Amino acid sequence: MHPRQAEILTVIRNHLQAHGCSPTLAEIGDALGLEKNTVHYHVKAMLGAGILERSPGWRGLRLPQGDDEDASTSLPLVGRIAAGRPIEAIPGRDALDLSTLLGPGRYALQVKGDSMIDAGIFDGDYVVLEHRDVAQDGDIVAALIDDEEATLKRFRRTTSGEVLLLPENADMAPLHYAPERVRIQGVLVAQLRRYR
Amino acid sequence: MHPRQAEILTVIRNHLQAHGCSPTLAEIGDALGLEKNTVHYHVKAMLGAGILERSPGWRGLRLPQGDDEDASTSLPLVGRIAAGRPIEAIPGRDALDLSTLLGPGRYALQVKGDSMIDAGIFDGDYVVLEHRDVAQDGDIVAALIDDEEATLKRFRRTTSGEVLLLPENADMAPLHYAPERVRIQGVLVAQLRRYR
DNA sequence: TGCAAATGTTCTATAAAAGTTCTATTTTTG
DNA sequence: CAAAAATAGAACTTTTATAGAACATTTGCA
Repeated sequence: MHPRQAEILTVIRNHLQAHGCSPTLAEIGDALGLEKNTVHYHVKAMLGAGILERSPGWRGLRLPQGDDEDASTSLPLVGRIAAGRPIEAIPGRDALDLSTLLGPGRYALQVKGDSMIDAGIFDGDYVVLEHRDVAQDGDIVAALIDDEEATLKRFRRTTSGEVLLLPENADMAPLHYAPERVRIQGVLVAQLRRYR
Repeated sequence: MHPRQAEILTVIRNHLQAHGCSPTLAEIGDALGLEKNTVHYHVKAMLGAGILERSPGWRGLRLPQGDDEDASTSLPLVGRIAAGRPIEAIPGRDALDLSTLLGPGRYALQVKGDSMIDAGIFDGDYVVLEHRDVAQDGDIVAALIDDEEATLKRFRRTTSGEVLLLPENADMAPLHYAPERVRIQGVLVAQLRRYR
């Protein structure tokens, strides 16, 4: 497939995800800096090649079945947003794929307490973890202490071989443990907060 | 869904939230600058498409609660994790369903800058937004100022009708604007940070 | 119950929007 | 350097949204 066609396909896919209908030729053109007839030139070719399908009427472009495997776990990634600047597109990146959070050994926990607020992990947030029994220095881990207490902390190993579990909260003190008292239950993969 | 239909849906949603009943066709028309028959034209199509439902009588429009559950977008939700306590199960809740983040009108942005760090939204985080053009007091919104600058801020309306955009960062000052200078682009649905 | 007001529905004509075709020009490619 | 492809601009056709008016229905109230 030609690069332009791939770009057009991306625009269509995003628009379908974001608005539930295909964009118009002019809208595709706006997104890519092209005239609508130029878009039509490509779309026509893509319709002929079976890369695209269409229903009659406006906004009738469709993706052939199978194109959209992981669309059900993806969000259109429009760009970056910042203070004082327009939203800027992220080159080469057009979707936020939630399926990458999934996989064998992945599980979720809801966070209780404020021990990680300085790391931006708040009470009530969800964290996605990957099951592991070893951790690297600096990882945020779910750890079980003395087979009794579970906690989410930043993991560090001292030169003397001790395990340090660091809360990310200025009001709380680091915890020292002998390695055999600490069982890693998983390492942090992602953090999610729902607002509505 | 066509853009006009999305607008109508937004008006209905807002009215339901504000008044507890659906708006009349004329009220929807007033909100969008359309005649009631034009609204009816769209509403009829939306009823046929299942985007809307209705009870007999006036103000009978309802939003269908079609929440598709897809197991492939879910993570096992093991429980809560806290400092000093074992992981405790969450009663009646056994999955973190990521598909609830998806849907028409939802899109993602990557955050740039530190204006929302006190709300736990960091540079590089992803935010999921729902496209709306009105916001409620206290919502975190993506707003376009003077059709030029896009920004993620907490939204508030002063008693004098001015719009306040509040950074969640002690080092930054609130921004005051006349309402017509601010265009809401979406309201915050979720925040996601990836660690690996 | 019967009436008036409010709301919802249907009809038609028209303006606007979207898609298509044509040709000329620019850019790319072998 | 020539051929092919991509693009822009304009003209054109088709589709759709919209307004305006008329008509039908529901609701509230006397």
